[in-house]
Amino acid sequence: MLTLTFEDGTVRVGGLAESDVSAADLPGVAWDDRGLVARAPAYRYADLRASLDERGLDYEDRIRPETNLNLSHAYDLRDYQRGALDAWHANDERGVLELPTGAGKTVVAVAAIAALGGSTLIVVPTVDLLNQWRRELETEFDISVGQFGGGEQTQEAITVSTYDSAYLRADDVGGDFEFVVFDEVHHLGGEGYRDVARLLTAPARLGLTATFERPDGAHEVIADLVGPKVYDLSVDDLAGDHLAEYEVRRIEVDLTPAERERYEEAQGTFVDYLKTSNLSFRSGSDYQKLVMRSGTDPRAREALLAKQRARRIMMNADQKVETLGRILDRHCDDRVIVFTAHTDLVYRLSERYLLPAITSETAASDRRELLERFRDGTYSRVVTANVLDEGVDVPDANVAVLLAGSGSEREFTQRLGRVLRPKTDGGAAILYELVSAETAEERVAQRRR
DNA sequence: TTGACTCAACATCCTTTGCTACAA
DNA sequence: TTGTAGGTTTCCATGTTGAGTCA
Repeated sequence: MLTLTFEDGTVRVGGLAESDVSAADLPGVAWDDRGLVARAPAYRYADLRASLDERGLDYEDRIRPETNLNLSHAYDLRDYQRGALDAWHANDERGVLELPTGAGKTVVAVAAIAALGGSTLIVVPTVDLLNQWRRELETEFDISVGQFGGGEQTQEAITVSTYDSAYLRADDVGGDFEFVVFDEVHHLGGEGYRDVARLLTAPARLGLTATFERPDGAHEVIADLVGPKVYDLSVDDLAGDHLAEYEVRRIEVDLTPAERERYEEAQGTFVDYLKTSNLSFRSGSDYQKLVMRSGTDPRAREALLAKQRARRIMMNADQKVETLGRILDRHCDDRVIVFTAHTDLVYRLSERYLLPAITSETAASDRRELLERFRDGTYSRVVTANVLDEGVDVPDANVAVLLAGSGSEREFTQRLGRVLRPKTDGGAAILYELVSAETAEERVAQRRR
């Protein structure tokens, strides 16, 4: 009789001889020469069981954690949340839900956890989210919730973990959970993080994100490890109903003559190099190629540095700073979040307009205090680079100003999401997008939309 | 317990021209 | 004939995070 045991992030298949492995043709199972035993990657556990059941083979499963937590929750699911949950159930409790920020992804996950009632691991990208999830689950289920990360290592039937800690602990505890929820599941596409999903046996898997597709195509890896996208709604599907109506106002600003001269010089250096270097240039991977070349070719390095100078000039243009002043005057009674791409501009704006600033350099305690004051209304404005894009509980605002950003659709969606919570007065949110005219930034802005 | 530090990991970084191999 | 996808194997800079270490 075969036995299935969890061992160091794999399923050990006892009772299968080396000579039988290829004939058996079991999902993911291969012979391990070092351990002299047949093994499958942990994430193939569900397939393996299904295959054994299908063939009527007798086996002893020593992995499956038997828990019946008998959980209930007080949420009344909205129609689309119910639809998302049903779609996930219909796909054998595997798959990704793509819902905009503020649509209540956590609510769906809590309902899924209650429905399955088994041991569950929730994986999140930041300690901030870890704390939020833990509070939410303890309140909703009235049980003690375990935590991996943020200086604590406690395991319970329901445990919340950071991606980093999950990676560090998965070898030990990867066989202990029936269900795993990946919050902000797009992170799972990262080379290191995807191992978290590989090292867990959990048959039931749920991914949550506002933007599933990745520019590097790694969402296909996620679909393999967690399941395909089974339900999606865009911001526009919910705007006016469950999210605020919104308007995007694009403002073009001109570079000053001095900025224009410096920009053209730097951009010219970059484009000239491309023309003479025989490099094709169509995608991000072509850019990678240039980066690699810059390690050995001084001209490539100079071209790359020139491109960065050009970016800095167009993203931090003087006219953007002036325009921001007029926007702040116009919205003196509103709650405004200002986003930039570089921290030095954050501090420049902070000094110029007396705006509270948050960057990665801001100490955690200062950040908490600042956001608390933004929440209680002491502050009505805040300026930041990328810190508040994701993984932080940011108080609601109704005006966002994008002074600069990358071409990432994800970044744009996350920043827009910061102003989309329904307003008490029913008013619309406004997102200002400042773009330097006749620069590469026009393309960047196009790409993120 | 806290704060300062280091380290590793992740994400973005993007132009308009040609070439080759291969599938429909 | 036409349309489209393709290979590299390490890493210029900046911003951000979590974990670990040490005082």
